[in-house]
Amino acid sequence: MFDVLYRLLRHIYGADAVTYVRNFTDVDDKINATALARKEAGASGTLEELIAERTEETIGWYHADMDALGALRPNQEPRATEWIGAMIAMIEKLIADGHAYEKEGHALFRVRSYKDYGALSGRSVDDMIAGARVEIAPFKEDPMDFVLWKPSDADTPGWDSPWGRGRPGWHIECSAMSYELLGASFDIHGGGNDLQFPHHENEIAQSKCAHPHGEFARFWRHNEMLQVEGKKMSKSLGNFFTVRDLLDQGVAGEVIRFVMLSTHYSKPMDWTEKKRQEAEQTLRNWRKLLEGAEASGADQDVVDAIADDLNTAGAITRLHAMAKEIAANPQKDCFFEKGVMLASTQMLGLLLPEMGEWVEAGIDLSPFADKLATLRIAAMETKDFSAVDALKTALLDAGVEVRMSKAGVELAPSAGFDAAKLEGLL
RNA sequence: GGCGAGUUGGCGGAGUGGUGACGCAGCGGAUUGCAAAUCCGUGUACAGGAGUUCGAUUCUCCUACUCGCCUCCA
Repeated sequence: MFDVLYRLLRHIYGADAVTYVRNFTDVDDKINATALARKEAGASGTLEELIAERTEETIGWYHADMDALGALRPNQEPRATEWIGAMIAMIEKLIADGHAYEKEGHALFRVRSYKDYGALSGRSVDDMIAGARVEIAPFKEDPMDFVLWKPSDADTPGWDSPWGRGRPGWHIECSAMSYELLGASFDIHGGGNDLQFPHHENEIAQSKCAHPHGEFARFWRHNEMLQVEGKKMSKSLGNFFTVRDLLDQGVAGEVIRFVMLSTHYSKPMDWTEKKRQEAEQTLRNWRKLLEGAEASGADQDVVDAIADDLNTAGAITRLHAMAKEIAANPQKDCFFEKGVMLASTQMLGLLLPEMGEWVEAGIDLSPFADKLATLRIAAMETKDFSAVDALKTALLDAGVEVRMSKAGVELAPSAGFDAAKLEGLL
């Protein structure tokens, strides 16, 4: 979703006019735990080095997945550990201005000092306290106050600060890094709706209090969560999987992207096998239809749909209509129309040349087509079609689309194509 | 318990205060050796209730259900 937004903004304002920043949180308990486990297992290097190593690995995986999905890289990808100084400076300013306080080695944000706290997520501090079910840390002045800085023990990475050796709380990194890289005001902040509260709420409070004249993020977009076959993804249900798992199963990144874009980002997206198949078939059809086309200018209706709060499903509808128009004129080459459609799909990050290998069968089907044609010609004479039908059935079973007409035999891989099943058919 | 989001035809999924999107599947027909693909035709869905309105799927309120967040961590 955010990749489509990025592509849209680049399309409208020009590639140079858009700055896209996405941070990596490498002050992270899971990374720390892995690094610590490796150290205890005898890995060489300091804990800090092992953490950096683990971070590198994680980022590498992440990049590989995002690349496979056809997502453009952001202009900058700052890491929390590289901006600790900026975070400390911001916390100091917050304390100096009375928006935060130190207590028992922690620095805490004073939520009551920011009057609009809760505005983004539509909550009020009083309501939240009223409904709270959880124990409150004793050193908090107010139950909703959150940690800016917390102490580290010997097994946890830490940095020296005015409040002792410790590490930043989760929220401060985004405020500090966005200020350093984008300034006190920037246009759009995105994220999953699971982050809206408390993370984004806290970011706003910190940033607005530290930089009262800035606007922080002018617009917020939150995307809904993913589901699987109608259920939420969870390890206990056994339906937890990652983009990497899908890719490893042979689901193309382009197919994953299509499924994601077929639902509006603000609604829960349900990943199902059926959607995967439909997406695969649609993309195959489009790729075939636009074979040899050269991308020109994107269709205005498609751009308008995307610009209308990223109505990607609406854009896809328009693409279906374009495909239909082109297909309805088989006698024309529709060079112009194909170019427009191709450019339009590419606005969505689909049908990019580098994402198309998956539609290739990986095997030359023409020997099968020849054999089927030969059998068929013979069968036309004898009126005994059993051999033809047997081969046809086997091909269909292997996921090959079989088209026989007066003009000849045509084979094409379709959804569920399985080259292994073709063995022994010749 | 608090807060938020969602509920559209068989399935998926847009959208709109008033002429039944779109995709897939289905059904009928053309075509085909049979199919497939293609083409033509075909479907009165907007969770329930109340209200506002000349008119609501679209606005308001209530109810039900689903999901998320509300502790650590990110």
